[in-house]
Amino acid sequence: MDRAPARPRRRADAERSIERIVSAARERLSRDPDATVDDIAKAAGVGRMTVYGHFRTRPELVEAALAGALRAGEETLGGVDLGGDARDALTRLLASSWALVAESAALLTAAQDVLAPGRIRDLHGDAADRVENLVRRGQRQGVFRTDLPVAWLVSSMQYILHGAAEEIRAGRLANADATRIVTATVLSILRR
Amino acid sequence: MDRAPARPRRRADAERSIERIVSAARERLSRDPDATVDDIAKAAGVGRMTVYGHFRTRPELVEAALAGALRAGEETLGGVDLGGDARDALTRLLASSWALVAESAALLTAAQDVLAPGRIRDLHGDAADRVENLVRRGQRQGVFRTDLPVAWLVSSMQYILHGAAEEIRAGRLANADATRIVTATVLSILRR
DNA sequence: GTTATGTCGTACACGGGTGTACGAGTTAAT
DNA sequence: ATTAACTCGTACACCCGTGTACGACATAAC
Repeated sequence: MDRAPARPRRRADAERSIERIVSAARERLSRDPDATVDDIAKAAGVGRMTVYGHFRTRPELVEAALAGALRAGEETLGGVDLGGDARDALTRLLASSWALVAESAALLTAAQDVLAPGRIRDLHGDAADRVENLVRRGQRQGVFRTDLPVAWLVSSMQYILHGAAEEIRAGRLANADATRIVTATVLSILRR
Repeated sequence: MDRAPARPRRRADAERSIERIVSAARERLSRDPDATVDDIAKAAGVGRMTVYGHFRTRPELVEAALAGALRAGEETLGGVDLGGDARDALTRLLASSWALVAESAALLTAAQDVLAPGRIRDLHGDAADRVENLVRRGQRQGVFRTDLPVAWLVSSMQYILHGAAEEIRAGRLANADATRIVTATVLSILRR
């Protein structure tokens, strides 16, 4: 966030390092929320001191990783057509992005340990809003249930996604089946 | 496990201490998987050294807490009538035990950090089997879906329960509504 | 080619949790 | 009432991750 326009002066190799570090942080923190700064540095093929050269503290690094994942998510979500039948829209949304959302969710729990609650809402807010709006539209169309709180419906989707990612990680679910299974499960929850 | 018949000799106050410690461990670890031995000791109204007097290491304490929770779970689950229509049976099962299962799930993730995988399966195995059998019976009765793997159906139930507990903890879900919401959600997932 | 910037190893101070050692005081068992 | 079991504070050694300091070397920028 402040890394783009903060100091206009930055060398090309520094740019490259930062990108590799943030990318490694996303990858590692998604698998282990307690991943060490040293772990991340190693995964990025970089010395620990280099990391501290760009991120003063570990929380700052975690925040950058979360921001990066959310920005990537925004791009993907932005390209999905959310019009038409809400069920179809949701199916399209899940097909193109469920894995990414699930990964971000894991990273998000990692962030919850070290970042202030308000900070997270700021970064994550509108991503969640988008889904919530889609659910509401489905309700207005009469295809989604209205007997449960919207907040719960959205949350339960999150938990299903998170769970599916976990099952894959543990080898109990094949990656090929995942999209179909996740979609079917989520639609079942929302169905009127 | 080895605490009952290990040394037949144990004083009444020691018995009391152990019970309070295990109980406190269940309570605290369900809220924070990284709870300190000292945290647990304080919650039990006992000195840290007393804890180490009964449990040599922290993992050993975690295991005792998990075992205690599962034993309590077995008692509750054992008292539920699982006959008749599988949907009704599942509703009864959830009504009487969802909170407990959800709590144990949180404790279970705490245990996953410190215990060997095999150790957990040993303790948790038949509790999961019971639910799985109920799901299979529902499929045979034609009231539960068969287009998704049974293992996934059971897992997704777990994740929903876990999520509901989380929502309550965060204050986003009222305890009074929880049973109804959880039941409705789970039945929606299983419905044919 | 000079200079500022970035890389990164070693070393260290610090904090926090774990597990051990000692020992004095307390309480149940008989 | 004597004994063995239990409680529990203080103190300490240990490990591990964080963040800082110093400094040598490499490399991009001009």
